[in-house]
Amino acid sequence: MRVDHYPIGALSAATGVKIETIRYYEKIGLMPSPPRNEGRQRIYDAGHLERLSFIRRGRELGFSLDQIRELLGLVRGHGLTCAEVKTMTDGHVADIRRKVKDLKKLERVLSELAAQCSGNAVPDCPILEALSVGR
Amino acid sequence: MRVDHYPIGALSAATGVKIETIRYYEKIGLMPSPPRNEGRQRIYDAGHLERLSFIRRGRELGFSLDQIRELLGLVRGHGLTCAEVKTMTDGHVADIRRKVKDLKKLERVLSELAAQCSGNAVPDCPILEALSVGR
DNA sequence: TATGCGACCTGTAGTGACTACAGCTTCAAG
DNA sequence: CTTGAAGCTGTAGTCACTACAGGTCGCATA
Repeated sequence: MRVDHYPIGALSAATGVKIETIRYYEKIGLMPSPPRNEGRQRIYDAGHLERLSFIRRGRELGFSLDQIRELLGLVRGHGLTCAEVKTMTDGHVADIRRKVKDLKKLERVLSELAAQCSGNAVPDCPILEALSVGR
Repeated sequence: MRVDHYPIGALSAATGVKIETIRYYEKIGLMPSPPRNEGRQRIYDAGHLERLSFIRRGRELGFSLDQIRELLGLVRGHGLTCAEVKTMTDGHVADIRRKVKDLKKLERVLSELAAQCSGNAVPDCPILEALSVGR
């Protein structure tokens, strides 16, 4: 048997989610409003801890809060969970691949420009020229 | 000799930057307030076109508006342009590399999870389990 | 018991880089 | 002269927080 009721600071420490962020999640309805003690301070239990950990790990995997809301609905809900979750994940992976591709292209362009850069005080800078000239 | 004065819509079409965005750039001081005609509408010239194109290409290369502000200062300014620009660019490339690394890691984790996913209606979903189970 | 201090509270505003909208005025073509 | 497109201002919304001001509460120590 655990004590299983902690204030917001303990929940924050246990999950690594900042206090303000926890209150923000409550405000936008992602976390339920917990009961309060006599002094109107929030008291959380293990269920809250679990849910908040889920949210945090989802964020670490790059899901948006809306996607996490959806995932939470699937967990608690009743439905074709695995198929739906797979669809969401596949879309998410496709997003990530697109981003990586764009960023690598960017990196290539910038590296090439920087390589042409003499690093001395001459005002002819290939990077600024690339930004300023045509197209 | 060019006509060299166009309203905001023409500037928008010429640069590919949306009208609202141009006004936003003016509000935050990134673009100068252009002269107005009798009817209080903005009239731009080739200088504005050039500056806005610079901003746009900078954004395409992933610079923040603050970084672009700095770059614009260097262009007009007087200083060790090439060296400073190279430093900024190198830092920017390092940022991009970090992002790419993180995203690829994410992609790998998600792909592995999705691969374990049967896609059928069974409620045991490896992705949800990965999110729900401890660390 | 007093007091002090850290933890907690609410509410608001700021971040970055826009986007959207309401409700006007102005311009240009027919 | 009318109509419709283009322009205007100002405000609010987006996303996911973060920061701050100005209070209240809980607990340990003197």
